[in-house]
This record gives sequence, structure tokens and C-alpha cells, in this order.
Amino acid sequence: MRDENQDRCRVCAAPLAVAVRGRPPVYCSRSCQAKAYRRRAGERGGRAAAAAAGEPLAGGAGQGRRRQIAEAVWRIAAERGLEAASMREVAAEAGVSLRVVQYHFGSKHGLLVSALHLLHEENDRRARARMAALPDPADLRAVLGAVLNEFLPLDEQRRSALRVFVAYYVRSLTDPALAEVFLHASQPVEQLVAGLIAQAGAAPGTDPGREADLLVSGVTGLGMDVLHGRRTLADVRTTLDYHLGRILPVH
Amino acid sequence: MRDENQDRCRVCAAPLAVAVRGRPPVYCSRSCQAKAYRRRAGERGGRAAAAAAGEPLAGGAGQGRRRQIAEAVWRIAAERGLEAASMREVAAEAGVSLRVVQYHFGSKHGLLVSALHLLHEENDRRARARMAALPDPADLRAVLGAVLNEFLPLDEQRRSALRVFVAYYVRSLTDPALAEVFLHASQPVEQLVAGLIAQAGAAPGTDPGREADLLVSGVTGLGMDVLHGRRTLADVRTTLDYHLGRILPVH
DNA sequence: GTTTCGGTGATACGACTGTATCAATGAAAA
DNA sequence: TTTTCATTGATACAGTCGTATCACCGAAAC
Repeated sequence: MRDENQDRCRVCAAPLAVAVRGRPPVYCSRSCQAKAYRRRAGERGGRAAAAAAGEPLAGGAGQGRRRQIAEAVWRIAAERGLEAASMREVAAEAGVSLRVVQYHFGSKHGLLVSALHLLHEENDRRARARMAALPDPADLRAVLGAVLNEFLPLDEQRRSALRVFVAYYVRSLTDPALAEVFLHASQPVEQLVAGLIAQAGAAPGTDPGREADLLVSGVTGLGMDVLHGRRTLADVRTTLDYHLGRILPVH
Repeated sequence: MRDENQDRCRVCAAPLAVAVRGRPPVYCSRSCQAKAYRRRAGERGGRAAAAAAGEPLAGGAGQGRRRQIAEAVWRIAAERGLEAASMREVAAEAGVSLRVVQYHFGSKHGLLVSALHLLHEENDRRARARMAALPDPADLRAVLGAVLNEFLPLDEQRRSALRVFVAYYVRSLTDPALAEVFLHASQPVEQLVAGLIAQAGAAPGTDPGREADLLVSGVTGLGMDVLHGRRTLADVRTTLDYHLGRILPVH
């Protein structure tokens, strides 16, 4: 409590300009600040040169910061809704300061848009990984089931993803920039499903495209009902099995 | 600009207490206020006694105020999202003062819950009216189509209703009181659809319950895609016709 | 005449929100 | 040594939010 903030430079003791806004000044000039920096660097070099240098900042360096913050947005949106994702709240959840969020995303709108972008990439990545982990990639019915299951809240990850997804969906209804991200991303899901249905050998008289359209949107809606508690997960899976069996007759 | 607010009673000219909070006082006591009231009533009675009396307040008196305000909430939610529905914004949209909204709903949360309640009643009313207006009530396929079309944004009314619905849905994921309203309301839609399918003569081997589940949630999802611009309304109707034709074979 | 009652006008408070500003930091380049 | 660069810390500002408070209004009851 001795060297409290005086109105004198810490190095040359010259009087320093008063700043009514922003961070209070401590040095009278950039050179005095550099001098102080070198002094500190010297002290530090003696005992902890290597330790203080690297520190890749827990979660991938460089633009890993952006990802770290985006994940905080996802968590908040999933648990408390997008309207609870204020700048300060996101910063706290990510364990960084408000200024860091501002710096890396510019504005709140930029933050939301970027977080949605990263979310789409992440979801694609996860879905691809899960499909690659299937025991028999030639079993087209299993592949189809895996694709559709991706929209059901089967585990905490998918549950959270669905919640974030619908929260963003609603927001995009009144925010063109968010709608853009939605439109430029998820066209091919229905086409993928339609292709799988056609390849797997659909029952005669069925239209793979129309079946895929209702299946995809229906599964999303059923998943939302599960989130709500309006339906059981088991019930939804039974319904899904029924329709898969109807579209793809056994062998 | 002559009789500006002095610190004297308007009637007896006694000094009046200073109030740092709330509306500034004008009378020194309740009796002086009543005196002023009677004086005004006397003047008014001479020329506009009947005209000033009734005035049911444009839209149904009594608890019509609540409805008027709830409709403002719906409009704002449909056009700018639920997060834009602040107390002041709702009051302005409804053409009343902030205090009136506070008085009739107590808190913002109470406002949102009540508005959702009234919305459900309104939607039921509209759906019932549209079904009653069908040309041939015995044509079960037409009735089924009408029920499902209720979830598509076919006109501005349904478009708006769907937007408000999904906005509230998302909010209900993080608000138990809203979720309650959802759960205690819309169970029987799927049962209604399933009943219609069974009565209309489904194709052999089809399960009306499972078909209804996918149809209802699927139609909702497709309607949301239309809102988004991800799908054409015509495309959705074609898909819907396809599935109706599949479930209910022609004659 | 005074009180009571449902409803409303006019402020005010404190907590938050998004954004802006100024300065410091650590390291590398000039 | 001085400058530059990308990043972060520490505030400040103006506005909005939900809510609370006090007084007024009209009319009916006592």
C-alpha cells in the first residue's frame, strides 16, 4: 500500500497527463514504459525465462481464443437462452475479460454471427465423426438412422446442440445476417437423406425426396418435443423406426 | 403557461408536502382534491354528461385491456422477436402507458405468461372457425388437410402465429412457467390427426398414431422452413399432398 | 362531505447493456 | 534504443431495462 497511484511517472517521476476516460496512466511516455518493461524482463529472466514464455493459453493458440469464446456463447444459449448471452456474461463464462470479447468480435452482433458459423462447422464435424464410427458403413439403413439420430437429443452434446440450434433459428427470423448463415449452410441434409433412401432400395411407389423432406423436418420437430418433455425419447425412436421400416422394407 | 406547478395547493393554497419520488403533488389533502373533482364534474355536467360517461374503450371493456395489450405482445414477437418485447415497447404498441401494463399484469413475466395463454385460446378459436367453414365436413381428407394447413404460414395471420409460436417455444425451454402453458394445452392435436387418419380409411399396414406424430411435427418443421425462406410454400404443399395421398389411398 | 375502490399519470431508482476511450503489455522489428 | 504490432486491462458513457413510489382521477358507498 506504499507506491499507490500518484500523478507522477513511475520511472522518471515527471508529471503525467490526466485522463478522465479509460485506464489511468502510469508512465509519462512510451520510452519510460519500455524502460520499465526491460527492467521487469531482466528480473524475470533470472528465474523463470522459459516458463513465462510459451503458455499456449489452454485450448489452441492463435484464433483459439475466438473458439473459446464461441463455446461460451453456446453453453449460455443452451442453458439459459440466447437472450442471456450478454457481452459480460459471455466473457465471464469464457474466463476472459469483456475487452477481449470486444476485440476479437468487434460487436455483439459479430459475436453472435461468428459463434453461429463456428457452431455449424462443429456440428458438421461431430456428425461426420459419428458416421465414420459406424460398425458397418455398407449398412445404408444404419447410416440413415445415424444421420437422423443426429437431430435427436440422445446425449448431452446433442441435447445442447439442439437447444442452441433452435435458439439461433428463432433469432434468425428477425436478423438477416443470422438467416444468411443458416441458408448458406444446411441445404444438403435432405439431399443426403434422399440419396440414402434411394440407394438403400425404397419400397415401390415411394418418392425419396418427399420422404426425406418430411423425415428431416419431422425428426427435428420430434427432437424439440423431447426437449420440451412433451414426448419420450423412446417414443420418438419407435416412431422413427416405424417410418424407416415403412420406407425401407426389410431386405 | 400561467398556472404552472407552484408548491401550493390548487384549492386552498396551503403549502404541500414535497415528494422526491413519484408524481408531484398538486393538492394538500384528499378533501381538496375531491372539492376540485366536484367542481370539474359540475362544469362538465352542463354540456357533455352523457357523452363523457360510457366509452367502452375500443375493443371490449373490462378485461379487454388485457387482451389489447396481449395482442401488442404478439405483434412485437412476430415482427421483431420476443426479446424486443420490453414493457415500454409493449405499452407503446398497445397505445397505453407503461403503468397500465404494470397494473394489469403485475410483472413482465406475468405479461409473457398471460399473453401466451391468450394466444393459445386465440389459435384454437381460429382453427375451429376455419374447420367449421369447410364446404364438406364429411370429406375427412379435406378436414385433415385443413388441420395440417393450420401450421403452415398460408396467410399473414398464420404466418404471424407461427412466428410467435416458435419464439415462445424457445423461451419456454428456459422458463418453466411458459413450458407449463405449452404442456397443458396442445396434447390433442396428434390424437385428432390420428383419429382422422383412422376414420378416413388408411392404407393397410399403416399405423395412424405413428403417421400422425411425424405428420404434425413434420408440418411444423416445414412451415418453419418456409418462414426462413429455405423452402417454397408450393413445395411444402406438394410434399404434404404426397404424404396424404400415401397414407389415404384414393377411394 | 368523506372514504373507499379500481384504474392511471408522472416520475425515480438501481441494475444492467453495448460500446467507446485511453493506457499498459509482451515481443519482435527498425 | 526506439518503434511497431497484436492483444489486453481499466475504466467511462449514454441508454434501456424491470420495477417501485407517490399522487390523481372518476365514480360509487358510507
